[in-house]
Amino acid sequence: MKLSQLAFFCAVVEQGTVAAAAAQLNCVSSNITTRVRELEDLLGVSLFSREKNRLLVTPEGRLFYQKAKQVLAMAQEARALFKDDAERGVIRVGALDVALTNHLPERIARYRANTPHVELHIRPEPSLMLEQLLMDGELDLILTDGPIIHPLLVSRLAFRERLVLVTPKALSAPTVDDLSRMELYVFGQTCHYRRQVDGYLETSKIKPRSVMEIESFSSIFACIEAGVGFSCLPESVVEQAVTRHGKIHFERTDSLESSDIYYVWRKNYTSPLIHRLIESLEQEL
Amino acid sequence: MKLSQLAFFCAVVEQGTVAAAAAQLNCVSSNITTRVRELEDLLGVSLFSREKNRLLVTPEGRLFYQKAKQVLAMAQEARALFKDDAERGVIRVGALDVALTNHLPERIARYRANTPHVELHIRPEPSLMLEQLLMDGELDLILTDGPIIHPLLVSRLAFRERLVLVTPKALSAPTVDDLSRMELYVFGQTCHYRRQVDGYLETSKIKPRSVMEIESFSSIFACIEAGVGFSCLPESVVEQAVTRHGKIHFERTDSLESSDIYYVWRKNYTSPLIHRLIESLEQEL
DNA sequence: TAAATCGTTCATAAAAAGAGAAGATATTGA
DNA sequence: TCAATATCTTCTCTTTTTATGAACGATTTA
Repeated sequence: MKLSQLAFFCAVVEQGTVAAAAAQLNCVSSNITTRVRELEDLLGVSLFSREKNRLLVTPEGRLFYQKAKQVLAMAQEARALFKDDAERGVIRVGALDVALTNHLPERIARYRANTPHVELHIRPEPSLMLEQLLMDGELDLILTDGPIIHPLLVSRLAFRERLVLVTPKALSAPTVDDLSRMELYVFGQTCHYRRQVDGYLETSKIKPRSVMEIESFSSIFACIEAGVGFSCLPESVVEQAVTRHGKIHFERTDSLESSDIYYVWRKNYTSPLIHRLIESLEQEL
Repeated sequence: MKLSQLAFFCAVVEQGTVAAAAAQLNCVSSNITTRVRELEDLLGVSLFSREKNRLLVTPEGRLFYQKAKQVLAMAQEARALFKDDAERGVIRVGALDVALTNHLPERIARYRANTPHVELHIRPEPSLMLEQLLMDGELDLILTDGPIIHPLLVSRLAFRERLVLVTPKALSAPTVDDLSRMELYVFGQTCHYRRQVDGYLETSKIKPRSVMEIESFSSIFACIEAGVGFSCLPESVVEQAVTRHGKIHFERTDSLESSDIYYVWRKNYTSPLIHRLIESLEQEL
């Protein structure tokens, strides 16, 4: 079945005659006769009743006309999707939880307000998964710790971020021995921060009593407040948390490298939507 | 824009590669490449980002995919409309008010119950209009007084019907003089019955004091009950009405010819739906 | 009655779709 | 590392589809 067949058929129904339809569609009437016949053969029903030298729509034809018009209208919508200069598309963004929680919400809201016809699909993932999904083409843009050096990818600094040491307030200047007597709370096994924390522990010769994996920032803070554990967390998260959790203390440590968040996307990506999205996200609030 | 282009595009999106899409659609991959390119040129956007030897859907392509799938699904619905053996169509029926009111309702309900996929459009019209609409192809079937003798039309008796003289009960055996002192109520100007009534008045030498046109049976009955007027109405209507209006009286009159209702439709109508509809309506309740 | 209109058929021309080979690049496997 | 395989694309050529225009029969209009 072809859209042109449907258009021919609808024109005949609307105009009443083949000749008028031919005039409307700038073609010859024999063409219309043939195409409508094809359509009837395809469907197995008579769409018109031929009587003398005129066409009368059959009940079947009337029903088919309703559907045909819907199909044509929807095809027209598809055809016209990109005719105006509005940005339209579906962008898939992946981001580290810390980026999603602390840096992105207001910026995404602003982008959505300025670009209402672009659908954003946003999913939180650990950094290894993000890179994998970006390479597979499942994601258009990721916000992850970087930069990622790869011939196909581009990285650009998004947000400065570093891990800080978070301890109970009662223990304002913890020594290595203090920390070694405590529990360590880490976010997730596949999270990139884990590697940095491990490096820090090794450098500082801290051997925590035990390691607990907790996939929730607020749970980690609650545990630290309880007084028997510590953690290494992104500074932006901690800054927000100290207002709600009074009994925690944090400090920067040189042994914990900076761990900035980068935009990463494909180098040879033709669509301009990605770049506009990045430009929008980069603007100060 | 062609449905085949949309199908090619969607196959590539779903399969991920041109080669896989070609295998699915039983064609050669160069063909797909070309058709997708055409589509991109037509829309003015890149649907895929070409990187190395693979295709990645762009944000625009993702959006277009959603629409394209809808178009294809709806086209498929249209294609499959008549694939089963259920009767489907839109039948337009016109009928005299008397037929619609007294004879048709239960039969139409029964037909609808047996044939749920046939849409019925039913409109009441006076007989001249009915014939006109049937000839114009605006109606598939009419129920009107007949038979209509016409080379293109077929008539078949539907319901026996005749006009009866309806008078106030107080005047059980009205004379010509009685009636000539009264008002006459007639249904509508364009109604076929009007001619019969005029013929009756002339034959019987009745000259009513005045003629009122009232387009409502129940209003006519109310006026007759008031005692100063009479009317000539279809027997089936009157029979129903006497139960509700006690103060009216009716009698058959030879001067009022029978006025039966006929099915009338086009002789050369190929669609079987009309005939099935008539068969259904003809069955006894 | 003559002229115009209508839908259809047919032969033919134009356009589109498809096939298949060849090329450039990238991935896989030995 | 190097050949083998797989990717998409470009090109030419063939087939298929679509459109044209004239002719025809039938009907309607003037």
